[in-house]
Amino acid sequence: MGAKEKRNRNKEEFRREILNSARDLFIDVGYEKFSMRRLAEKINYSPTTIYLYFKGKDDLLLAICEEVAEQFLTKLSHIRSVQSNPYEALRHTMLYLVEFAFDNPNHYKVFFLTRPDVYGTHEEFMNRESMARNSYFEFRKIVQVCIGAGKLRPMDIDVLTQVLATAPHGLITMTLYQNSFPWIDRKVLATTLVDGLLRGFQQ
Amino acid sequence: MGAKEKRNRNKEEFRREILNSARDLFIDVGYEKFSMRRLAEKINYSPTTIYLYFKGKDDLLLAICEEVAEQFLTKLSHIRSVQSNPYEALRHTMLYLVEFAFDNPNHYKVFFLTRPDVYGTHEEFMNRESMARNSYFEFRKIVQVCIGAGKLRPMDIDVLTQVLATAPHGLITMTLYQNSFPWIDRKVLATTLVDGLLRGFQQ
DNA sequence: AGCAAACATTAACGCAGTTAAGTAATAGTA
DNA sequence: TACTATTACTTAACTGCGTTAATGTTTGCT
Repeated sequence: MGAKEKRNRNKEEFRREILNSARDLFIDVGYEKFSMRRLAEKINYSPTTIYLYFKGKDDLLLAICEEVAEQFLTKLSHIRSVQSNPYEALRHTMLYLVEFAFDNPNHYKVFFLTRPDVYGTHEEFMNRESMARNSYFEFRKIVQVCIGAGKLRPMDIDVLTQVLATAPHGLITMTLYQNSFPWIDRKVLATTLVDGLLRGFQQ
Repeated sequence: MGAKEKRNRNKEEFRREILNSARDLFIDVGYEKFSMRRLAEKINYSPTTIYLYFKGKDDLLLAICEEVAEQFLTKLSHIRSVQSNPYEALRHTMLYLVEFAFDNPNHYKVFFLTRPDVYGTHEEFMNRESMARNSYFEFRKIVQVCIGAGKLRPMDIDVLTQVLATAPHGLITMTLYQNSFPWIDRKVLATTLVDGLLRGFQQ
């Protein structure tokens, strides 16, 4: 066994290698079929080795998700900085949310539909740094500006933010999971939803 | 073993008994912890016995879900028959969708978020009788009436139906799965969403 | 040379869904 | 009544999972 060069590699580096392979496998075989044992086989190590670098499966998946969540968050700020019209910024943000989910269905499933308690209690979630939390704040900021600019009705900022942020998820989860159903083109549904919803909250 | 009276029971009857126990266990321990082995223990039979009455776990869970889906569908027709105002009927239908999910979170998870292909292809879904399909038709009918009565904008009926039907699911899945997040009261979010959304499609 | 830390492995536990083979009791028939 | 086929159910086992404990092996340090 050529186990010599395996040693010449520091911890952080190897952790990243595992993470990369995990991401590939995850995207390749999907969330349902991803397993520690498969990953171990792919990287030619025993399953237990992974546990020297990650606390467990949840920890590993969360790491994968934080990766793409960072992408997501970056894009959100980008949209806000590019669009001078706050209403258009919000609209594009919502549309991007849907597009992002369609482009990363497996990440989406892990991120939103598994392990409900990885972020701890409400307080811990709000206080501890995380991509999920920061994304919410970013989204909220855009909504705030829209209300401030008189584009949307003045109302409780968190109620409106949560309504606008969650509604697209319905479209996503349904079209993602209900494959038997003859959905209309997802892009059409997305724009119809977003435009209709925002129209409903204009003043 | 008092295995005598076990014989004096016809097949259909026993199937129902298993189904009842399964439903209880399912509601009791939740989707994640439900297992064939646990169910077998609960009904004092070996796990393999269940396979004489159900094809497998999926089949069993689907049977449980069709049960409550029937409840759901009954309520939908009821709402439509009680409400003379079509707009109010639609509004109540959407609100009931959310309420139903909150009342039956485990059923909801199985029904909407697992096994995407139990209903086969698009064509099979549309042609074969199922509670899921019938519920969609029922929902669609209400939307149709609203458009016909001039309460909602005239537009593609399926696009509008799918948008109105899926949006609430976002609220549901998020509040159901993201327990770490400090959500506003779900009822408030639901009414805000439904009213805002419908307002956006009024003419 | 001896030792401790680092790295990786094998073996195993407990759980899951499911299948194959076997057993005991009943019903039907000659 | 004796033989047979069917029914109802069980035991044992297979594959796969996440994870832990114990063990071995290599490396660098003193």
